[in-house]
Amino acid sequence: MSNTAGTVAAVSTESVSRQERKQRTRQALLNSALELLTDRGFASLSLREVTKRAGIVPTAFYRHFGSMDELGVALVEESMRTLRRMIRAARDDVTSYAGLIHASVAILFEHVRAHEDHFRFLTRERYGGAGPVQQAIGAELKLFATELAVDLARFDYLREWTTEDLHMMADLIVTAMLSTVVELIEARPRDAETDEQIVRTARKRLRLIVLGAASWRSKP
Amino acid sequence: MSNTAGTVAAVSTESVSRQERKQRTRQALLNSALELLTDRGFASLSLREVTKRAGIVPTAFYRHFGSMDELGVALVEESMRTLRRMIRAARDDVTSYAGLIHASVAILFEHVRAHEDHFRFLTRERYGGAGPVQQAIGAELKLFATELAVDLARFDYLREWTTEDLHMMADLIVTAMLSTVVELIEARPRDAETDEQIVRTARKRLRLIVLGAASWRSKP
DNA sequence: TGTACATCAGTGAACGCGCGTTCACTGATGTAC
DNA sequence: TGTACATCAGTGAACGCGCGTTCACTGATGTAC
Repeated sequence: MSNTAGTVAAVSTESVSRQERKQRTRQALLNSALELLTDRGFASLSLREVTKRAGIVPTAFYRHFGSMDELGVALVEESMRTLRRMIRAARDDVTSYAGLIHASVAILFEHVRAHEDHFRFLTRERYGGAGPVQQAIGAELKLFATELAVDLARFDYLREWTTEDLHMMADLIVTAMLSTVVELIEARPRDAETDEQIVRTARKRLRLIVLGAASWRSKP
Repeated sequence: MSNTAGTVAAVSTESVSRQERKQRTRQALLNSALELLTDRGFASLSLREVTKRAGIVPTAFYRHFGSMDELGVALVEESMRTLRRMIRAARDDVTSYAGLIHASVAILFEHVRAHEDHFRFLTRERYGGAGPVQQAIGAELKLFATELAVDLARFDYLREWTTEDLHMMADLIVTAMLSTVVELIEARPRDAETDEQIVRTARKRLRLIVLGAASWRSKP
């Protein structure tokens, strides 16, 4: 088991400011927590475990966070930054109808594989209870679905949809995408073939939704 | 806070067999765990908490389960029995195309409201990590999606779909339904209006999927 | 540039607590005769 | 039906352990003059 990635870098010859050192320790705490979260849920992490892995003494934890819940919320923020970077990439890349689904799924795939820890954290903790972490994830994802609804409204054939219907479609897309994320993360065995299968299913799901939208007529 | 529902019934005049008494204590343990799970995740429950609430001493726990994980798997089985009862009700009730979506969503709504604890447990723990509980839920839900795919194959216009595409559609339906379950359970405020809104969205989601399926042509 | 003092991230001892698990036990229920 | 013994769900004391949190501290970094 690797135990080094999360620890504070060994003292090198370079001299850094106190502020910079503090920032590094904080990041080491976040990374240590993410590493421990590979096999377990956030609620089962202990403050002592996390500090041990980060290479500091338990009491020093309080120089960075008031509680484990506060660290959890910081993890949500960090993970959502990754997710937003993905959305931005998708928005910049996708300009026309044609290939929209292929491109979106490809970008999802790349970003999930590049930041599995963040996506694992978000999808695992999303429904895990009623704590501050779940609240934070729920609030961010809701915001995110709303943004997607606004994006959808720009498409010609969705122009006359009601806000409610746009939200409904956006939620369905977010839900479908998140279940693809879960499949990618839990994929067993992890080979190109399995990946291809998951990606193909993801595209099909989106195609089914888009086809449904094309023949949609809102009921009064 | 109610603390009685999970406890073993006070000794009444009726005389019951040793076997029957044991069964009741076992059920009290399961009920106590479900009650504690209202606000928290399974991983955060302790054996001592559960036995305390059930009205027995911690060591007596081992007369019923080898570990908390074993109790968790028993909870999955109990909850899946509830879910299967719902599916059976839906199958018996729905015989034709017309009103299929309305009827299905109505049955979902009734069953979720009647057994919130079981549905809360399943949806919350589903993605909670890699423990025996998640394994058990994952396996059961996969089985369930496969059954639904078989059901779908009976519909005329889906007759010529590939197995892969039927599975894709079944997964999408299960995912959409489970996210409706989460919405019903987390609904705030809990009034008729909110319920109606959730149910209406659930129907729309299904309608979108069914419309998509109607214009689906599998790519080679 | 040199000195005196302030700041503060990280240390280490100590605390009381709830945890899972062991063990020998009790006493009501069940069974054999 | 009555007696002697077996079964076993539940008890209660005890254990060692990791937990979150407190506190006074150290010593390197930063700042004022």
